[in-house]
Amino acid sequence: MQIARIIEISKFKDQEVTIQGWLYNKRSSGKLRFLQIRDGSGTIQAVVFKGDVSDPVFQVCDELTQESSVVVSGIVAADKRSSLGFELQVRDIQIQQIAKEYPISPKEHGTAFLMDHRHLWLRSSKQHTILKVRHALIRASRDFFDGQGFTLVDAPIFTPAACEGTTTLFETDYFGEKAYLTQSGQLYMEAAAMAVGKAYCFGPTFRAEKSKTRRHLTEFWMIEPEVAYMDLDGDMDLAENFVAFIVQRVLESCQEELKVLERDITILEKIKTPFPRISYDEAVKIIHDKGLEFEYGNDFGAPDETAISENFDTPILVHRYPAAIKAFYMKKDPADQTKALCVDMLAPEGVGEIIGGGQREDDLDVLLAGIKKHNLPVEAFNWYLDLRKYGSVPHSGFGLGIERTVGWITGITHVRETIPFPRMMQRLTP
RNA sequence: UGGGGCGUAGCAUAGUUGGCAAUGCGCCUGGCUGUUAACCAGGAUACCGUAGGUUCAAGUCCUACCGCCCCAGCCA
Repeated sequence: MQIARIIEISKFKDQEVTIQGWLYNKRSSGKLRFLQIRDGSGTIQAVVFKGDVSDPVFQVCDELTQESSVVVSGIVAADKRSSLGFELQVRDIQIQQIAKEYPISPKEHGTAFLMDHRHLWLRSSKQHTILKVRHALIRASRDFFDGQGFTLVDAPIFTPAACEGTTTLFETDYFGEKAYLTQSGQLYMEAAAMAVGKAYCFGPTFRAEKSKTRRHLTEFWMIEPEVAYMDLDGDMDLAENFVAFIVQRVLESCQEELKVLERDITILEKIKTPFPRISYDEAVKIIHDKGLEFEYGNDFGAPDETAISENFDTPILVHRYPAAIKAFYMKKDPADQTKALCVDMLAPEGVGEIIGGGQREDDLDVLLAGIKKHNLPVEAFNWYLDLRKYGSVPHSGFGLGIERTVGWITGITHVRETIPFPRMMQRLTP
């Protein structure tokens, strides 16, 4: 007997197959039993007619509880009444395990309850669909960089000091010394770029900020490319090509998923390069023209980002922020020393920042002065300064937050649903 | 860390001027040969977030505490 996955059930029309899965829901009608079986690839209705199976097999249907694991064999039959187009005419059922009373019923629940049962909630169609899109997006990201000659270089998780010094870090005891969980792989990618030319990393990053918004996690995943001999313009080219590529790939490979998530894909279909590029000064003008209160020189808040991005229906690149509000490693604009050669990508629909990056300071003395100005411990950055002693070159890169990007593409407004097991200020379990 | 909101059965909620704690889902029992979050009949299930207080009487009023949600700051 062939074992079939539901996603490719059409290949087995009129054949007898076995489905290995779980009971999602069931209904009954006299001598008929309707079992909704899911196997992780899809859901199919298995129809059990009393005349087609032995009495014990028919009785088993009434013992099955929600999420019981079952192996069901039957004939794959085309049926117009099925949303899948096919249903299974059951011949045999084997119980793997009868589930205890399942906490998540197919009705409404609150987010807190569902998050407490995140390990089970992942089985529900919407959540498992989001995971599929996340996977597609990660695979597209790797394909993009791999296809352009980048080398994947893994960055460490334990780090001796802050990368940026501005944000709060998680501190750990490292054999009697202090170590911190990384907040970015960037500094290590700069070293990697000097070794391989084009490097990227993909891994978890940690921020101990006490943020409780729908855009924040304490543990999130970033993909961070870094390229030697690339300036800010090249960085913006790379960023927009990358984002356009992954959106296109998700549109192609996740049509069903986006339908389940009820995502309006016409918005995503409009995404084409080049993206609008506006300077910080121009962005401030947009905010002021809309009558919002904003002090020139500050960083943008969430409402400011929304105001800027709602003028456009694709992501936009905002460049050259005031150097004073940016990290020490940002190179200053030769045309205006008060500005940094940095760029943020703001996604439309009020999603906000999904990319932050820019051109790095490549001059040893300027960088050293920056470290001191930010009151960072110079010793911890000696290895990083070496990169400016031994064949320093202009170089640029950026970091893209996976969860925010998945949220934007799927239309899920809270990042806690775009990562399998979110870590937030108020949540460490499951 | 500020501003706002919410804690009642396994889940989602209602609960009026303080007076026997209710409804839907899920669960259990039974019925139906085409159900689509099926339907019909019956049944079980509550330390009303915690601790005090006011009162003849508190889910309801008062005080403190705990937990959660939303928004903001910080950021990807």
